[in-house]
Amino acid sequence: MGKVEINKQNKRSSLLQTSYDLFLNQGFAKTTIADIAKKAGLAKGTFYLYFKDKYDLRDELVARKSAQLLLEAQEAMKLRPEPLTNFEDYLLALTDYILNYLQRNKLLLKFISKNLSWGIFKHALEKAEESGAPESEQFTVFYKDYLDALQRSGIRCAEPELLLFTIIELISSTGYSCILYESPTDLAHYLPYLHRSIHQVLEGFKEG
Amino acid sequence: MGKVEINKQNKRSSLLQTSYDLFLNQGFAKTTIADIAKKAGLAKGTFYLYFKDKYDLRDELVARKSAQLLLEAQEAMKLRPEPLTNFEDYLLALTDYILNYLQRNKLLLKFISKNLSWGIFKHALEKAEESGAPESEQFTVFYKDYLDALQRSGIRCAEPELLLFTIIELISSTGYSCILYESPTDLAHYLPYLHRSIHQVLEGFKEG
Amino acid sequence: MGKVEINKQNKRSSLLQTSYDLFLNQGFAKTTIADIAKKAGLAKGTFYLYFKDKYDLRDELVARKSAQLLLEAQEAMKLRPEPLTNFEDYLLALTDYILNYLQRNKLLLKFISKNLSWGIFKHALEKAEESGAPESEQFTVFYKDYLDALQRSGIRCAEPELLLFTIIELISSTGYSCILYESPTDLAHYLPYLHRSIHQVLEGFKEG
Amino acid sequence: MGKVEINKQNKRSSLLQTSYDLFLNQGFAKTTIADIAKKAGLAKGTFYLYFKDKYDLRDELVARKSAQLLLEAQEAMKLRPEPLTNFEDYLLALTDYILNYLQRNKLLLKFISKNLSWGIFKHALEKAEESGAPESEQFTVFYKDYLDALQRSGIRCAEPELLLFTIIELISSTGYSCILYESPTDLAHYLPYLHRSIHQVLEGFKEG
DNA sequence: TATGAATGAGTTTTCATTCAT
DNA sequence: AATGAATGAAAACTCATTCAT
Repeated sequence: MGKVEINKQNKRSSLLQTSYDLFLNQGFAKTTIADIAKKAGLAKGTFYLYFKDKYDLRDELVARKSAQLLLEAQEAMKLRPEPLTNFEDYLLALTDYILNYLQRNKLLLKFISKNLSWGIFKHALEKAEESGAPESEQFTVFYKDYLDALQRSGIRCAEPELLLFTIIELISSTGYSCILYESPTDLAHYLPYLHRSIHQVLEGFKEG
Repeated sequence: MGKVEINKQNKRSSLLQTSYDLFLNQGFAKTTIADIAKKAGLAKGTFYLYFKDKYDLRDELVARKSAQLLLEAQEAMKLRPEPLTNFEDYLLALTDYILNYLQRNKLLLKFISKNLSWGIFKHALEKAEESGAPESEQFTVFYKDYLDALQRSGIRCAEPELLLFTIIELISSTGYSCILYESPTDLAHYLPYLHRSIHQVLEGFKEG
Repeated sequence: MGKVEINKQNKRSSLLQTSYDLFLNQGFAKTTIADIAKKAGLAKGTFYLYFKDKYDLRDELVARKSAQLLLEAQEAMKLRPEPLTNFEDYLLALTDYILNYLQRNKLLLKFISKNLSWGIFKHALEKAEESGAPESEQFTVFYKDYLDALQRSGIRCAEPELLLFTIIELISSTGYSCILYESPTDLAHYLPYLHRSIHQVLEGFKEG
Repeated sequence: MGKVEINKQNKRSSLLQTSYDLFLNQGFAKTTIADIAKKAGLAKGTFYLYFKDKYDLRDELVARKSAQLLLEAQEAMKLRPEPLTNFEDYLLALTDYILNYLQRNKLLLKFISKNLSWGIFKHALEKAEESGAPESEQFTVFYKDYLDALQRSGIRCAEPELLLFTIIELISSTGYSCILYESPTDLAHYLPYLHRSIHQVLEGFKEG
């Protein structure tokens, strides 16, 4: 990769990082391309060499940050002193990590809002694989680890993808309400019920 | 209610209906107040006599349409030839009705998208109660009927609101993905797993 | 016509007059809408209440000024001490008036350039008739007078419109070259040949 | 001419051909230098090694294509089975060839539109002669042949250039209106009158 | 109450041209 | 000679909101 190519990657990263900060702090709608370019130290026109428009940038960012969060949660599981051999424990710990993170990063939660969903991933995966972007790999790694954990636990489950899908949707949509609106209750009060629901959903997906 | 008052209500309704059509068909961002006023046959300035701004209008619409859908689903349950005495059957039939409706009204699904959530309701309820708007009542009626059905079934459940919350979030967020993105799979394939998950969640909320 | 309506007409006129000045003096391409609005003492957005864009404005202007010139030339014929009873004399005097005018207003010549043509008129006529704009009337008046002059002269001509078309095209396109480029020669040198050509064309259109 | 020199000529030709296609198909204003360079398979910066700017390129193109058309028309005359000894027949056949060509190539007509005029030729001739470009020669050949035809016919005419000028302006400006706008009538209807007018103009230029 | 003309800041987007490689 | 990333001025156009009528 030549000097020029490295330079381009740097600028692209710079635009992503900069816009992420701005989107979180002043909102997507209120952030202009001029803002982004200026803060990234680039000319306005340069923006358009890297992204089609603001929406293009946002979509990539949402997918990136979501995948990052999932992977980070999983890495945290691996670093625990006592490894989680029980699959349910693994799922619940993952849940707690994610919700805890979002509780501390409400702006992120608001930004990726309910976009932490399957459709976005699939779409982002396809796009990212073409351009060799890292978020593709991040999600792939996460998913592989998830399957590994499932297998190690000895649980038989015909549809592991649908299980994961169900749980992630459950976590993100209830988390959104409880954390940002404290409605119908706050996260602390809801968490036991969420744990129980995840447990039950898992049971429902088990076979044999 | 005098003639003048009726006239005002008509204009308000006209703005709501008109903007709903426009939001669905050309998207919220691409709909201008000029568009709405023009289509409603009113002057631009008149808009501001009824709503603070576009966002104000949108929030009311999302709450209205969501409450309407829930109530409509419930009314449909009542009109069934054989009444649903079993609470789980009631929940699943409600689910099917809602998803079926959203499947046929993808634009509505996209619009209320993931806004069919508790926080919005709570907020809208408070606002609507002040002004005596009907969507408040609609949701209240729905919720009362839901509690009735629960009680009639003899199920003991300490947190019926959290149960409803969990199930509605589950339905709407997975429905969104499956219907609009057919990801991770289409609704027809996912539905058995959703039914089973709802069954399990209900079990998890039962007491005693 | 109410106060408001008069006000609107004034603003429209102001934009037309202002833009005409700017187009002539700094060229069409170099004139921005901001320039026009500013000079007309209006806000930029106001421009768009009156014209679709710069091109819309230009087309109206070209048709207007062309029709004006033709009509003015004809009025000048009427004001002559000795009226032109001979049709050929009338045509040649008209020609001289127009070319003389364009010679003194090279910027106008450049602006309406070779647009002093039939297609533009027809199109402008249709548009103007709809909106009741004056340039429609101007050309109609001119054409009626032209037919009158032809009739009075006793000349029989089956296709007076094609005759006029041929002559106007001849005048405007050769005038353009001779006046602006002095190529193949200047207007003074070319004029006798133009006169003779018009004479000949007229002869060619005569019948019987 | 060395390999390098040939290579340069190829690139120049490529830019000319490419931009010609683009100007015709998407219009001059909507064609960017980036478009041209990309389609020619060259880098944007390379464009500037061959042309000053877009206008420079256009002017050369207009002169080239116009000269080409005239010469091609004349060559067609020469290839006829029975040669045109009568000068008027020659002129009318030339006219028909040109108009027929333009009728089938409306985009070309629109592009060179009313630029098929003397001023442009003169200017292009001077410029082309300096750089030894071929369009200079093309027009010179055409003009020489025109004079030959005139002489062979035995017609005495003091101003053959003004005659040619008058006829070409007449053809191109009326052709423009009739072909592109069908106004005041279509070409088929106008052609007899144009023929007659050319005949008359020729008569007017004859001497003695 | 209702109107709709006017505003003008704000935003996106384009593109000719430069220049380091 | 050739490249193409970067520039940033320039322009078009939008639209929520106001306010005189």
